[in-house]
Amino acid sequence: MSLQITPAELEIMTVLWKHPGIGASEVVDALDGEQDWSPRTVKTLLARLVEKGALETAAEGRRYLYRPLIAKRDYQKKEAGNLIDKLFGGRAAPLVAQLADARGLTEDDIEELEALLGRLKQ
Amino acid sequence: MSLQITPAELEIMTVLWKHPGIGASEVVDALDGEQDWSPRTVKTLLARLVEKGALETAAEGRRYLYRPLIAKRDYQKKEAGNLIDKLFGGRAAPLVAQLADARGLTEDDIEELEALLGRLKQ
DNA sequence: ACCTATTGACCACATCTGTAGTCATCGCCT
DNA sequence: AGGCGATGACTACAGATGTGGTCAATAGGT
Repeated sequence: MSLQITPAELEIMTVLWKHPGIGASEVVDALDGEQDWSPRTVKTLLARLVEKGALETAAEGRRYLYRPLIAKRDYQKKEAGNLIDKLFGGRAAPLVAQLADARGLTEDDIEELEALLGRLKQ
Repeated sequence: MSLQITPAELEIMTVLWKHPGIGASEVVDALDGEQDWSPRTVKTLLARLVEKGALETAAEGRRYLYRPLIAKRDYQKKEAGNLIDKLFGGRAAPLVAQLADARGLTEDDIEELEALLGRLKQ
């Protein structure tokens, strides 16, 4: 079950992960400023996501409310794993090193990571 | 300059990052076992990468030698940044947390990361 | 009760991707 | 010297993707 979500579709998913159970026009509104898509385009993407099983619909009167069927967490996990396998030889450390280099981790990031590593060590 | 590299093309780039300056048939050989592509397919992907400016060619007698024009490191950086921006709200720490959860960091990973964090702290 | 705006269903279409075939050429082996 | 096999140029084509249009039903305001 590959559940291939394209970049454009991911925008939609992101909105729905944040506000599950909204209708098409609210998605359009939430996207305003982010993406400049016609409502038609958003509708098509929603339909494709439903077709792919990434969203479910619940009829509410004359319209549908959309809700994600895949957890953001699971998708993040999958994508992070993909990236590591494809580009970093399956090792996590080089990725983090790249990140540090690319965008500079903040103090908070570093602290958070240290705490995380501390927990992992047990 | 987005330089969009598709998954199939990335396989080719990976080979050429490892062995820069080889010809098409060596790429085919290197891919053997990894991907089961006809030599035609590999040739097409090489041509597309040249067209995109991701590879350069140097004539060697009757054939071309291919060499990456974009550094693996730069590409890794870009992709890692993309992933973080698209899925992790621009923060690196949650990504690492995901990774730990998804595939379990090894002892070595953890040590490597700690060392990395140590260096970053100065 | 009617008109208008919203909504969903269906359709369109150019481009990108994955996968590969044909053809002409050129250099090497016999 | 001639044929063969490797190589590059060009072509093909189905499915995915981004982007959006048409049309009919319908619900809500006046």
